[in-house]
Amino acid sequence: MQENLVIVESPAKAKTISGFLGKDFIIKSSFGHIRDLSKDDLGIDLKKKYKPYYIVPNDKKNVVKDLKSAASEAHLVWLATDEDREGEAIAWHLAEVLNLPPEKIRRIVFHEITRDAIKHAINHPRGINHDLVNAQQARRVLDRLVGFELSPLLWKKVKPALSAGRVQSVAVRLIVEKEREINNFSVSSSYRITGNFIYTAKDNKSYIFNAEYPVKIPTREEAKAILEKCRNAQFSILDLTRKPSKKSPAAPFTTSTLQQEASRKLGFSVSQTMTLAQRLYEAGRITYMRTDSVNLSNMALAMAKKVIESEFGPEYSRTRNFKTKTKGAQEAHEAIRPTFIENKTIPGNRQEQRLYDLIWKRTTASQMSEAIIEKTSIKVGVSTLEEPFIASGEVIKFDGFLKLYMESSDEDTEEQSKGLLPPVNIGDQITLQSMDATQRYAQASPRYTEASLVKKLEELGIGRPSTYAPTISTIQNRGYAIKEDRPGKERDIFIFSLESGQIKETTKTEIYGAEKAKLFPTDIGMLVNDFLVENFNDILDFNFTASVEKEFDKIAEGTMEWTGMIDRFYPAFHNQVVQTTISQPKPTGIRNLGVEPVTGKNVYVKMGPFGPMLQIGESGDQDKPKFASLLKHQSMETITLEEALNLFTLPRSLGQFEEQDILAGIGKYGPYIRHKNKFYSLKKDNDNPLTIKLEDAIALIQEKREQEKKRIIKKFVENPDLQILNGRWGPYISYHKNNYRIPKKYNPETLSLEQCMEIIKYSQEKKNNKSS
DNA sequence: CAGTGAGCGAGCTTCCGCTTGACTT
Repeated sequence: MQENLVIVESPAKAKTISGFLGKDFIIKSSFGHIRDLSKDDLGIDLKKKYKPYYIVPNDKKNVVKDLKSAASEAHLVWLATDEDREGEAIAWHLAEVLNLPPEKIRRIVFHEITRDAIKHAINHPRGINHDLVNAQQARRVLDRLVGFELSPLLWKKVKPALSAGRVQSVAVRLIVEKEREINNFSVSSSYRITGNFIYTAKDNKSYIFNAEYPVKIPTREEAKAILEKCRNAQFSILDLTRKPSKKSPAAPFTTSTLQQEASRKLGFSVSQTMTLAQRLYEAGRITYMRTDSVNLSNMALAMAKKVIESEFGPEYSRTRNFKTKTKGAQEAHEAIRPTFIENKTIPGNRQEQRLYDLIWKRTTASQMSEAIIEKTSIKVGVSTLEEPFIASGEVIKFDGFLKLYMESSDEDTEEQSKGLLPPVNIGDQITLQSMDATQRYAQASPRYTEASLVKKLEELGIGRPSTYAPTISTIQNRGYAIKEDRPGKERDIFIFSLESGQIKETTKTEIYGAEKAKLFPTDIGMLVNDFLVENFNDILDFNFTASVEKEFDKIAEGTMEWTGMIDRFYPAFHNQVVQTTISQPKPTGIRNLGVEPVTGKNVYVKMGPFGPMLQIGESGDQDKPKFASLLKHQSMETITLEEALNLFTLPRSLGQFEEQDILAGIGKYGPYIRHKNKFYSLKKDNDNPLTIKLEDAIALIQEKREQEKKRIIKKFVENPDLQILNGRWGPYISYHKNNYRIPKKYNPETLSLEQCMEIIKYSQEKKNNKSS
């Protein structure tokens, strides 16, 4: 009989711990939660004080079976799940499902996977904290009630398979409101004036430095006037200040900050980062990657100190303990750090190595001394102006952690590298080399990237480390938001330059508003958001989660009863769902764009049954209204009357090719061109049926014909149903409308009919084995 | 495959948080 069974949540953790405990302990993993509310119905009995109905999901049946048999053979079962709400609930579910009597249970917790922490935990067992379990049940039941009542309402009012929830709906709201903020941003411009000055020192060495006029000049005329005034002015050093300053390293990574930095520095998507981190974790390279804690174990601190001292010298080491500032953090784990900080690099693929390097640098830098910086500022007086120009310089006196790592920022500020300023003295005369007044446009706030949205959600206390990546995927899968690049637009900027006493005016074009991998709301996303905000303002409120979290805390402390908390929320919420179902019409987002000049009829944009659409004329009228679809990048919110009327010119003829018309239009499957009754999809971003030229359309047709030729690799006279074709993912066999992949060992050009049949037979057998 | 622009209608969709693989497309 095995003396002790220890159950943890993660198999990788189980593996590590088994090295720390003796032969008397067998370690197993629960793979997270083992039970959940039934999926086929609400899973909550509303008549019995919200009694949850839990079931073991199919993919957990084997885990439970295995744990059951291990538990029955053990003398004691140590429930070592995480020390947070969810972990406590998993421990309780385990006790219930495994049918463990209280005297057979030991509940233990540890925040770090070190020998000492685990030994200490074993020596300090406790019982299951039922208050904490109840807080989790309240959280689970509330989320189920909200999600399973709001989603069906959307199926009824908007379209099937949509969803809503406490977390995802707020995430969508953030994206929608950001988009509107940008759309409503009024572009203003001003002039920034900078001068290059020449200072000649006593030894005749001369230096050039740049200084900026501290006032933004609103108009061209005023900007030019200032340059005029500087044309014959005298320049001198009015003031010189040196200020010491310090920079401190950022805290070690949490899930959220890792996702942000990997996005900014390495260009990884949130899910890509998590997949790579998972692999590093399973390989024992890093600590657990789903954490909200910035804490490092004492062992890690000691390791870091040793590495820093030998690598950079003792003056670079400074041991630090970081405190989390995150709302609702549960800190069941350590920060994300290398398991062994002495491993500066690890084996693995390029991506894994890059992520590891980032984690290694961030962790190590967090334990290094601060950088000491001297900031210098020079005021350049102008005899004809009241305000002096200002030059600022920065000199690093001691680099400290900057030797290794600097956190990047979301704003694309064009911080020019500030260097050393010349050794000037107050009163020195200097001369002007050149001066520019450059037009600058105010920037709208940047759209969210996946990672900056995670950051915002974390600030609001919404979502957990384990759900950031899935939430980001969900809102995209539901079609509420789309991640994409958008090309920028050009605009002119005016520049006045003063050089050798002459003022010249030039115009430059700059690109603005280009977006890369940013989140844009879709029309459906905006429509659903407005509908939810209007009817369920309390749940869509950015503080909803924070306020229910306060109540969960009270439940966890034992000062509030969980079903009572739910009962103060649910009846009113349910009533609101019922009222909305009855009294609210289907939202269409309809907007009148103006009138069609010819007929005088109204032009509308609205959400139709098959997506956003345009309509000329009224729905009830005798002569039916005309309809048209929107193009991919047009949105209901920003489309203009002119753009709308343009779309009614489709389908249009581009001209003739091989004595037949080529038509361009928008169909059920998006924009297309049509020739001799064959359709060719317009897939590229810059393909537009309104603007495409005849020669581009012909090129497209010929390209497609070329592809068609290459499509068929081989046909068999004996069996015309079977073909070897070239597809998007390489060669495959097509047979009776089914496709079969060709194993790599075969050459598709020389396959015989018999071999094809073998491949088909083999792959069908494989499929059958799997489904049984 | 490339109309459509509702309201007879089968049956389905959905939440958030814990965890890993098994999966094509």
